[in-house]
Amino acid sequence: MSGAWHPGDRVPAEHELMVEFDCSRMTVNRALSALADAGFVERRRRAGTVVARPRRQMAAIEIPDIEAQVEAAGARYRLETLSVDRIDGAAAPAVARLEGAAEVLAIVCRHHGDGVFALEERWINLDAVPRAAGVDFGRVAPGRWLLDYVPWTEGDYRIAAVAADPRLTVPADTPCLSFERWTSRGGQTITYVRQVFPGGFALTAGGSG
Amino acid sequence: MSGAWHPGDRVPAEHELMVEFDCSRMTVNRALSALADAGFVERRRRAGTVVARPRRQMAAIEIPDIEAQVEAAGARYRLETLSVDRIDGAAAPAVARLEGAAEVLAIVCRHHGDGVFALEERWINLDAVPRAAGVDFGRVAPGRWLLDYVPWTEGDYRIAAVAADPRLTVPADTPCLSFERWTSRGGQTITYVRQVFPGGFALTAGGSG
DNA sequence: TAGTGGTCTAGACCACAGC
DNA sequence: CTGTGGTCTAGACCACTAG
Repeated sequence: MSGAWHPGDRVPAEHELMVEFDCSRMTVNRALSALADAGFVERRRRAGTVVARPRRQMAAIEIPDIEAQVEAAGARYRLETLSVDRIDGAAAPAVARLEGAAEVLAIVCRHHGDGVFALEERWINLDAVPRAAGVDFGRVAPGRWLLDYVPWTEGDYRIAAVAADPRLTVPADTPCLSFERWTSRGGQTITYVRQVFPGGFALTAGGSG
Repeated sequence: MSGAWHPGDRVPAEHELMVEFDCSRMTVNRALSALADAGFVERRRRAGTVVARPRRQMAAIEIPDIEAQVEAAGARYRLETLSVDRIDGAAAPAVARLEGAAEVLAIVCRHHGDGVFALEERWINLDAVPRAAGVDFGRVAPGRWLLDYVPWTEGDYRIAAVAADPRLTVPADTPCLSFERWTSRGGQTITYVRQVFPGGFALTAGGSG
């Protein structure tokens, strides 16, 4: 972190650090493995450990659900559900990647804080989450419900700037942030959501390189 | 990952798993610690290990530099540097958080791929990176140079949608993605950058919850 | 083929926090 | 007080790969 070691520099071998720090090889290995996981060094058998050449920037972002975002901004949250429909999987838009699903729940809602905070269009795979059919999404936001009740293992995200959607009731020339997310578990898509935020929001993140 | 264990469920203690899987406690501990680091379980002394209640969505995003993005899209990259100025730290915009710096390098450039890809405004703290004063930023993009030569330990990011900047030479009503980044090491701000992309770009990410 | 990291073991002592 | 996880040790065998 001080920058004293430069990318490509050789890090002493485990047995040398073991002597230098008077500890066992297991302890050295755990430390170096942690550095390797964090991307600070690269390790290869026989070749040894070298300071990593940062090739890309990595960051861990934390995505609070919308209700938490609104409340963090000091406003009171209100959900307005525009429609909830049970449709055939083939009727879902292709972008949702839900072609294989027999039944899909299609939800459109608005999140309000101090004004309209976000528009959300969501498709839930009822084959993967049958319980969702019995939930009153007029009262609980789909994102919150899924977060609480449906574990997931893979997520894909896409962030882009788009023009305002008329359903946001903001001036048509307001630049908006589009946040898309595909959530799946074991290769099966659980839900696809597209959220549109007027103006944007902050993603706090950390990282190193 | 199968969802068979629900949030709050108790995970067997290390000595039980040791018997079940016929391995040493160290091995069990490493597995459970990895699961805890990944956020799948929570561990507390005496209380034991339980399946975590996902409270928020976390994702690790990978941010390639612009040159790599352009080339990944199949276009040829070209850098156009509009201005490079050595200024007083006090003259940098407050948002750059560079008030303490004696000297700052202010750079404005355009990244071209198939058309204008991005506009970049960057401020580099010359107190922290004196070598930057000798670099020809008309030939090498500041982001690429910094990535190669300046290690960093903390990064903050902000993503928002904004109107088009005239310097992007795209229609004024084109929604654009603004990507801001503060990079620091040991509490000292190294660089602040604001990049504006017409339309947006994809951030591929992974995560679990 | 020898040097390096990857991983496991059996045992130990300790810190912490429910009971 | 006691059950739990946190961490360390000394030693071992193995996998990979650069020279």
